[in-house]
Amino acid sequence: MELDERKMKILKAIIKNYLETGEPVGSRTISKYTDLNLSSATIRNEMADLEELGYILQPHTSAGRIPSDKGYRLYVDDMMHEKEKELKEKETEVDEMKEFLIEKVDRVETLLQSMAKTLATNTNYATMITGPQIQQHKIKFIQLSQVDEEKLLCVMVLEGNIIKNKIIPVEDYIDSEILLKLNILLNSSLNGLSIEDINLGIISKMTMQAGNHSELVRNILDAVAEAIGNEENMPIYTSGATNIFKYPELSDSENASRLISTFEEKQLLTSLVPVHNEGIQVYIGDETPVNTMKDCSVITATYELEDGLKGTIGIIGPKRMDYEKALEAITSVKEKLKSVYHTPKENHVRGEDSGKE
Amino acid sequence: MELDERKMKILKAIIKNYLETGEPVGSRTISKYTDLNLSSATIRNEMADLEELGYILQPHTSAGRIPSDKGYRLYVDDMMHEKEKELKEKETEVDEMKEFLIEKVDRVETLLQSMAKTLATNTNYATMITGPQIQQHKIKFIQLSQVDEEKLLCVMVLEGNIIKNKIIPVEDYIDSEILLKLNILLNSSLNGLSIEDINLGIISKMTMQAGNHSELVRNILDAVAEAIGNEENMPIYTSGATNIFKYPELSDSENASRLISTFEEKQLLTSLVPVHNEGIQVYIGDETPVNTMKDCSVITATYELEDGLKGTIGIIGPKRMDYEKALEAITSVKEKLKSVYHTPKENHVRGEDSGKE
DNA sequence: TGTTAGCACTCAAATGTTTGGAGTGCTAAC
DNA sequence: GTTAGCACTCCAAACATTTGAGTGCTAACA
Repeated sequence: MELDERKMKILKAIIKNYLETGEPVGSRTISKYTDLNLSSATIRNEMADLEELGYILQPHTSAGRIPSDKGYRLYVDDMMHEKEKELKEKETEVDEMKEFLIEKVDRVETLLQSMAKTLATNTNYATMITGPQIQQHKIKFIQLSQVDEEKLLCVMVLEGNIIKNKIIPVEDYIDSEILLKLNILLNSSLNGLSIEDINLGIISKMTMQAGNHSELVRNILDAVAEAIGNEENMPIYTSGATNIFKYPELSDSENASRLISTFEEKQLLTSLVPVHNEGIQVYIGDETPVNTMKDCSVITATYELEDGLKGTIGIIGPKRMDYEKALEAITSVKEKLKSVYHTPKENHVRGEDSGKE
Repeated sequence: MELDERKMKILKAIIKNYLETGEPVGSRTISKYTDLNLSSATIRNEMADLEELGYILQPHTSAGRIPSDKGYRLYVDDMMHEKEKELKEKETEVDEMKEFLIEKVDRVETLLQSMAKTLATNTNYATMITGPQIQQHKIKFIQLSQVDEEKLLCVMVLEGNIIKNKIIPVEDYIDSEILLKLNILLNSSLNGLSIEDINLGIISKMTMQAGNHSELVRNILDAVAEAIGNEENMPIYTSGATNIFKYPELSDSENASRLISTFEEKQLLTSLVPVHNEGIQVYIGDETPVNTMKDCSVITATYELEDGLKGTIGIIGPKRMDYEKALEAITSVKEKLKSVYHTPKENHVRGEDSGKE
């Protein structure tokens, strides 16, 4: 059954009011709050219908109504439609978030961490941002060097200037000439490739060219794979976990403890990364992919950096979160990441010159 | 005024009992609990004295007594003495903590993080461990390489295999021969030095030798200094922040929020790092160096790795924490770190060989 | 037929009242 | 110096009472 326009208006009014106050809302409130000019009695009748349809519920007899998950869902879907329309009308939307501080950023990590923090501060919800997913990363540069008798250091620079390093144990010094050759071999074979591109053909070709160092090359490749291919190592930056204390329905010690633990063990948040990497998702209550967040709503968005790397932004708040504001905020971060990343400021060295004259 | 033996016994009994129950303890309890064979009335008299002396206090008239900070202090000091004696008697103390999992450790960071976690799990308090303080670190190896037209990558390996890297912007490709020379210059000049060792003499000598790349060398040195000398970058690993919910006196949302925020903003914990780097410290209530922990007790210990690098371990719990167990646990971690670090397992490459035949 | 006024009813939350018991301090006797 | 005994305090839990926001239903109205 479809909701007629009046029911829809009343439902929206109930939800809006509840979002603001956090208190169950009664018929009299709605009767004044809307411009429908209906008496509370009429509203009551409509509310009874809405309840029967499952959009709202009563915490107990003689209390007002609060939205059910189904109600929220309708509201959010509706809002998303509106947003889309708006977006098509306006060229771009105004960004009202206060400017990000992009000082002192010399690594993607730092940027993302500070983004998470700003987002949390602006929205008053908990936030998380994953690092860009490096499965998709291409190797830009590999450098092998001997640290001491027993250790090789393998440094990998990936697209997006993400730097990974691994120590590889060896049994003895390796002739520097050989090291040079290995470096050339590695770079000529692997540069520009992502983890999926490194197939068996390439591997066997490399081990062949390595001659009697084939075993070492194999070890290096293992190290490369582990360093860049390990999904579990996906860095996750979180912030504002303690914002949940601002919402009484989440801040009893049972809930708070569970939620904050989830943020402490960041890996538990990986399931928020959407499988089909696109768009903005709103999970309400039971819908959320993380068990510990059954009483929350979660908004996730996939961001895409200038060079195509993708990651996930998440906002976690109470079910009665200000969806509109949250969506705006997350969109804004998405936008920022799209452009900002292109020229990360390497401001740790001030000099104008750079070793060329 | 010194406490006579009987008062001492009673005080200890009060504290012990309070640690166990968390409830104010009354005279009758003590009268039975101890082997003093005194009536509750006598205990009451003594308790009145102890209260006047400031060792215990009443939450309200007609409640039992709880230890004051001063009382805890006496108790802890006393216990520490005992411990010392014990330690001198026994050769080494038995380590009853369940074995640490030192699998999958290929970096100090991972080890410390997992240590913090184990410590938290074992004690049921919040924990933190700082990374070794790298001011003291010596440079083991420096590698400069050109990533693309605009960027040099400078990788520094410090003692303890801590790896730091910095990107240095340049304006053009640098001749690979020059790069090699620079690498040799950097390594021959800086290897084995810590940040304090790099004085003006060395710097000017280096810039001289660099000839017309002196400006680049200066930039590199700046980068080195920032990478290894920046105290604010000291990594801090925390765990078990949510354990505070196990103690009602800390888990009201006011307190919990404040405490957990402190753990989220790890940098706020730096003040727990003792100035005079030695021994085990117990801070009770107001004594703690971190404002947000006024209602907690904090135990810190300085650990020292095989090669002399130092860092800090911290346990944060309620004032009525089990000091004895906590001290044992922290000592145990300290011991583990003393020896374990020496041979960090580089288990990410299984092969027996390593490029030498 | 949809809307509304009116009324009886419900129930959570706030407030007030009672009671029990753990604990104290003091005093007098041992 | 120690103890038994007693009057006193005061929190906490249990219970009772009040209040008011909100409901559902019915009957009357346009």
